[in-house]
Amino acid sequence: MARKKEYIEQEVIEKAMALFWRNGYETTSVRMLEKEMGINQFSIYSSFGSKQGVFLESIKCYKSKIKSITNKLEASKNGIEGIKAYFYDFLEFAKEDNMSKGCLVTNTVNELRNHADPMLMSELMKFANEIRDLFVANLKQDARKNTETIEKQASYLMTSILGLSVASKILNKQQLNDFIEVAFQNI
Amino acid sequence: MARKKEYIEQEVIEKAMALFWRNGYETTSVRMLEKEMGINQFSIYSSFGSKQGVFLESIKCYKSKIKSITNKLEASKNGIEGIKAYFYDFLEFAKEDNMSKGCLVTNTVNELRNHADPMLMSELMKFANEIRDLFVANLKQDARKNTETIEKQASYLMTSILGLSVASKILNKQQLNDFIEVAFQNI
DNA sequence: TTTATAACTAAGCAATCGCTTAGAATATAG
DNA sequence: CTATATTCTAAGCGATTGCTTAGTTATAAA
Repeated sequence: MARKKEYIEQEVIEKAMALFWRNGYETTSVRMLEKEMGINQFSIYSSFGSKQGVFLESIKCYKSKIKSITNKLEASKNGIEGIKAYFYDFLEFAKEDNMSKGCLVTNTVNELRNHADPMLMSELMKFANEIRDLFVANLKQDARKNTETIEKQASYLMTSILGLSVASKILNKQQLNDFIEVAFQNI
Repeated sequence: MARKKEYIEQEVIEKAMALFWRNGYETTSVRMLEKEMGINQFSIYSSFGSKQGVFLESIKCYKSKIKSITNKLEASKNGIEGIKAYFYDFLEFAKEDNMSKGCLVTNTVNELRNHADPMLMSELMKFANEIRDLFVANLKQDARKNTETIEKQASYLMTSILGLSVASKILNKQQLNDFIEVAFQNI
């Protein structure tokens, strides 16, 4: 009865996600999204409702993309070594043209503090907690660790991966490797 | 011969700095700066040239404000313990109303990546390197550490303090303390 | 007091922001 | 075919952005 969409939503969201990842949320305008996604503003708004709607879908897209390395962490059976591998995997994941874009979720948490809407913020926090849960699961593979130790070390690892996300944007490869090597001497 | 300024530049910059610290660079408009600084746009532009000029001065102001804790680190004589104290001092420094604003320099590096002007970016990097130098100086107080170890540990500490800056905005006090305790376990 | 100079107020500049809408184009059901 | 439904293009909405400027007010040297 009606005309067909000339684009696939999943495809254009991937392009939007890439742009947000490179640029950040605030500095990415709807005009820029138009060009990057290759569709008109009308289509953007009819498919996603708002700029924030595009971003929310971009975060979901990011989550599914990073699954390539979180799945590996989830399947890992050698305790802390699996987490260490995840740190290295993350550096590869965030890299583009010999520089790092950091973690999209971390970037966003850092950019939109107070003035982020609750729905977006809870989506970001959910992701962070999923990562933490993976850390905890891997730490538990070492039977010598008690609950208290695991909680402490999970907080340590969370803060460390946040640091790695920021540092990856300004430090060189050697320095980042040094960080990971020293960081896991503490565990 | 002429009229006198009705404000002190150092005073209004401190207010601007506080606003940038709370809000970030992009989301702080010149209208918001007007209200916070208590002076008209004309005065802002005649004193500081541009929004970016206000920000550049705000960064300098931040640096002088954080001197209260970097001076302590500089004077410290007990090696790694002094650095650990600096981590705790930083948490107190960044706190406001039972939540943390993080580090203004780290926030800014995270917000303005590519599209920051070189002058601003070099000012931010200069600060980061000054902190790193302080870490190196304190690490050298332990005669057992060789140059290679010191470089590695300095990279570790830099990434860790970046992580603490981000984490302070989303983790609770207990988790942050746990991070610091684990982070300095084996250094 | 006069006069030159600088700082004030407030209105307004072009550009861009996120978002909407009128009208043309395209698809399918009957 | 016609009728209906949906997507497209492109212009434009009011609001806000960083910044400027015309006109008034205050200061102090001559």
